[in-house]
Amino acid sequence: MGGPRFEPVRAVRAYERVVEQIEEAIESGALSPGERLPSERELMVQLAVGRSTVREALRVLQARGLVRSRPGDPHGAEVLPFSPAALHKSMTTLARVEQLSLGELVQFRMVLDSAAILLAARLRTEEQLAEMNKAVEAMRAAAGTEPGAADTEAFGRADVAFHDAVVAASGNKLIQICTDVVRQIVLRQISARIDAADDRQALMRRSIQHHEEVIEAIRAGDGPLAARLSRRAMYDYYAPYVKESETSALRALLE
Amino acid sequence: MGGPRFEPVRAVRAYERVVEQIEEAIESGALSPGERLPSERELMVQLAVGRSTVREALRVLQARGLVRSRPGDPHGAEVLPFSPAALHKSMTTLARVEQLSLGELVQFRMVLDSAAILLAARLRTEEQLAEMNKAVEAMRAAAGTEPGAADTEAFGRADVAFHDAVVAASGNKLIQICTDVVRQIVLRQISARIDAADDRQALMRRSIQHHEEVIEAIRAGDGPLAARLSRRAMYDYYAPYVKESETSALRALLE
DNA sequence: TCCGATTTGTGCGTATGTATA
DNA sequence: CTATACATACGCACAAATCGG
Repeated sequence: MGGPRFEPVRAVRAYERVVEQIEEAIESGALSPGERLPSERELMVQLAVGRSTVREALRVLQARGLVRSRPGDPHGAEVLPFSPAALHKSMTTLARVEQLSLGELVQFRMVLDSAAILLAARLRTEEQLAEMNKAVEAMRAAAGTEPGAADTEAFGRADVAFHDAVVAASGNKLIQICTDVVRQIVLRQISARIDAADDRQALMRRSIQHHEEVIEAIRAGDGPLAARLSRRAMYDYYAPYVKESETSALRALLE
Repeated sequence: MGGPRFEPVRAVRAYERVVEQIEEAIESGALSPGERLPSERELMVQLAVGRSTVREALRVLQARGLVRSRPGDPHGAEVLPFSPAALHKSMTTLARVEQLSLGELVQFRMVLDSAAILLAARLRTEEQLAEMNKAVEAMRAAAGTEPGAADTEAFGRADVAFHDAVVAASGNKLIQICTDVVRQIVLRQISARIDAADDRQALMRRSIQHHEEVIEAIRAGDGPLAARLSRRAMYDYYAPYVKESETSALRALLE
């Protein structure tokens, strides 16, 4: 015991070395978004590997969202600004193969969103508070006053804008990206059912009221209250779509 | 307005179609972990594409952690059980290119971990509570009684076991995976500094005491208290490594 | 134990369509 | 509009690795 612990030597493929080199260059900042990689033939020469090896490496980097290459582009592959697309992809895969339930996803959002709101109540600036108010204003406009005049799509966009303003105020980019990713996954699962609801406009009005209450708590600096309100609002909004057996786990977050 | 909405036709590459087909087969469950894909040459025939195309597709699937192929394996690529490796990879990339600070990462863990503990206090079984106790027992053993007899590695493993038991009791796999991924990223950033601390054993003792308090609160079913204690414990443990300017955002989570 | 069939890893040449100067 | 350079895709060849008999 305590002797040297040997690990099996994994045969590292040529294309992996290529991936590592380019990845390191990008993540270290030696290559910035917008800059171009050498052409495939040039890389082939510089790295002393075959064309297929270069191409397989570029595919992997493309799958990770780090570069993009287009046919005929004389400048070579383009280094992309970071996008959570790869994160989104792996979470979506996770949701499918691990059979993540809607309840788990909503629970995750309740946790992260309310945390963001708790932080936002402490750290927000006046400008950010104005952003939130503007978003709720847009929600009101989208919900309309005449029956049947609701613009579901605009309402959704305004809702996203509100949450973006909140997570921006929270100052935590990781929370921002994760809530965004999970929100999209949840919406993909139930957007059809939401669109089909015949009391959409009533749902919107309730949602707007909840948002107004949350904003008021944020304005007053009462983070715990704002967080509690937001969890309640999300529960009310999503619980109808969650399996009966899972709602108790959601309610556990409501105190 | 309201006319047919045309979308730009994205030139979809051959290898992408291949990726989509195989991905769909795996995520839908038509192919289960352990099963094999046809060999590259067989796929080439079935899909009516060249071998390079098949290979590029397999690389992408491999990068996403869905399959693994080894040279010479006569059975073709193996379908893998889900692993959060791809998620881990994209979060690590995120942390590097977006320059996620240690403060943000720790804050994220405080949020998710305390949520898991809040849920665990409500939902845990006696077996899971016993698991947690066992883990803390292992932490005590690793910390040792004699000065200088601490086994840092064993302590870390026991700590992980504790948190695994907690998130398992919370019943939310998404929280489990995310906390696990972020924990590894945080550790990678500061493990050297933790190892170098000359008061390691004292830190371990405090950590053990915190864990005992959390377990007691979980046993008593007081979720909010357990969550508060865990946030405090994590703050105490990691705050020394977080930049001065960021600790206030962390303290915002302590009430 | 060894050997041979099969497969993957890799390199290279070619044809084709495309984007840019 | 043309020329050039490029990515895409195909197919073959060879080496190395794996597995079954």
